[in-house]
Amino acid sequence: MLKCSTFSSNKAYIVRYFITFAAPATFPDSDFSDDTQDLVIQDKDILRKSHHDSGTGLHVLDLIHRGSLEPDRSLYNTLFKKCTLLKKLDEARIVHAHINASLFKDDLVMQNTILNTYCKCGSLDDAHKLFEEMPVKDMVTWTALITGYSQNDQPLNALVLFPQMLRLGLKPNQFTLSSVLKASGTGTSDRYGRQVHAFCFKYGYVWNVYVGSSLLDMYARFGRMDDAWSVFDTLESKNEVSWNALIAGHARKGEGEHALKMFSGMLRQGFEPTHFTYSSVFTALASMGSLEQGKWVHAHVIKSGGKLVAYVGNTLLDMYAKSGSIDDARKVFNRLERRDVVSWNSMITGYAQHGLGKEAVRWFAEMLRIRIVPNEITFLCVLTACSHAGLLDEGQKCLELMKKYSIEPQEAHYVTMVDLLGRAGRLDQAMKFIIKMPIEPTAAVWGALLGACRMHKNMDLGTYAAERIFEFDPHDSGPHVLLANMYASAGRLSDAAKVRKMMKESRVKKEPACSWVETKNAIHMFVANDDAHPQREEIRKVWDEICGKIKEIGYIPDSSHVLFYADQQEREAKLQLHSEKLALAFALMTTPPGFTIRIKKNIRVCGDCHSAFKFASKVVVREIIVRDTNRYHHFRDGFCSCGDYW
DNA sequence: TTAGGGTTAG
Repeated sequence: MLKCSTFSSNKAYIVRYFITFAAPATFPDSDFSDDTQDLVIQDKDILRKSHHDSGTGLHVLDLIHRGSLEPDRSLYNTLFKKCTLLKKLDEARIVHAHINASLFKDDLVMQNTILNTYCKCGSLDDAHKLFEEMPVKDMVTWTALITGYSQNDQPLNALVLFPQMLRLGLKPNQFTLSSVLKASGTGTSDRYGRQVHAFCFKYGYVWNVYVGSSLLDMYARFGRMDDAWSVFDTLESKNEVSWNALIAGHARKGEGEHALKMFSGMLRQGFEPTHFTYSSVFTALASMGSLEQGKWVHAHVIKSGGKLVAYVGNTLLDMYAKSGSIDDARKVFNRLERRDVVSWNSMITGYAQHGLGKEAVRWFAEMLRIRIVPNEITFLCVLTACSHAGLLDEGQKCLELMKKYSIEPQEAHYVTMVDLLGRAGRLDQAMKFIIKMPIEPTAAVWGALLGACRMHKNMDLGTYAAERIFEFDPHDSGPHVLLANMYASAGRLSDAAKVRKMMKESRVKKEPACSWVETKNAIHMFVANDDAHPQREEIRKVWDEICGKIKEIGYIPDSSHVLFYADQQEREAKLQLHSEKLALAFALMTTPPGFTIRIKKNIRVCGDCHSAFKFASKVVVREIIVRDTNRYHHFRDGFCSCGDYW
């Protein structure tokens, strides 16, 4: 009873050749005894039982060819499942060749399965070739290919196929729409996605949890959290994915508190957080720099028995590093199940941001020693570390090393290199570097030079750099403030006034400075000259006391950091009301002695505050950690971890 | 037979 597929002799040869090549363990002829029926059943069982084995079980094709096994749909499906699971493209091709020589050659469902397998194995070329060859295609065929493109970083191809499918009169289902929405979440505009949203309405899928989650994720990726929320609220039922998409959206936007609130809401409603949830929540916490809340969520992971797998572990260590605890970050690193390039980059960045440049370079060397291949981000992290620590030689070597790894330096690498040279006082060298570099200098490159000129009080080059920046964007407040500061700190107050006038005339708005401080489980925000805080009198009194004490040990207020008041006395008074000083005073009032104070600022920490905090850390005998947009400052016993190099 | 969510820098 041989129910073997019909082969043409030529095709049989090809298939056998492939099988032998890929799966040499063929069965001897003597295995085909009289009790063939028993063998058939037995081998099918072996195939099914071995579903999770490392092999794909291709030897059964040999059995089919020899006639001892009857090919059926479920057998081929099992083989394709294994190919998908193990990402075995070559073996999927062999099974495909075998099917082409069988009765299933023109079977639409089988062809859809093959197409899907090619997509899952990452070969969109094979999938597209089969798609073109298929005489009949149904909605599943189109959906499988659209999904393939969407899942394999080719969203445009997916978006081109969708209208073609519609033009043929095929109606999309929830699978199609979810994939199209995923593809629509890329690019610069949500226009396509909004049109797909209309289709979801038309076909009645907006309430479907799969389509709805993709839809809200699409909006969240474009930062349209209100629209994302509207979709979330209208979902008939929610699941972990819907929650995760919304949490990730808030995390991406840097809206840490929203993300954390969502996480609490998810727990309250009885949903189990997944790896995706924790990754997003730690990303959110990292942006908040909130150590206490970070520890709370970490405890959740431990309690749920979650292992520190790639994404979760990396985001967790990044959270600790960004929240000011590099020691905890290192502990997490040591406990990671697998350390990849992101784990190493995060640690290097952590050390760089904490002013431990030499340590960052040491970790980079160790990473190379154990043959972890660095990527462009690694080099940027190392260059930043060198820049923050004044490690000029190491930085130059790092840039050279990029060639060895065939990584072309990008704008960010050049900016950091200019920053490194400039901070080290090599302003001429930095200028020569800009002229020689293979890309056109951008506003960011000139910005780095301007920052260095301000630091080293080089008015002429600084003015030149500022003029170049204004050519790119005359309304950018950053360079205006830097330029005015540069003039003010050199005593050229009339020039500083000219810049202020220019800003006013061009309607350049300076971003208001804000500081946040975390006390136990609450976060308090302060703005400069804060008059609205209910404890403003007490806060000012505390700062006045500290100010008096630090003046006794050498603090000299530097009012060049106050631009908008002409009168010297008024400038000095405003200087003492900077948001970070108010935040520090408040933290001292509300936290127990010895408690580390953690302050976050939305712009670069002011030079006078930096000086005041160094003295204050000695007077109040506290560790003060300030995280600004550039880096961390650990103030302890009169010194800052940045070594005044920031 | 076809579906959705997560990391490092600047």
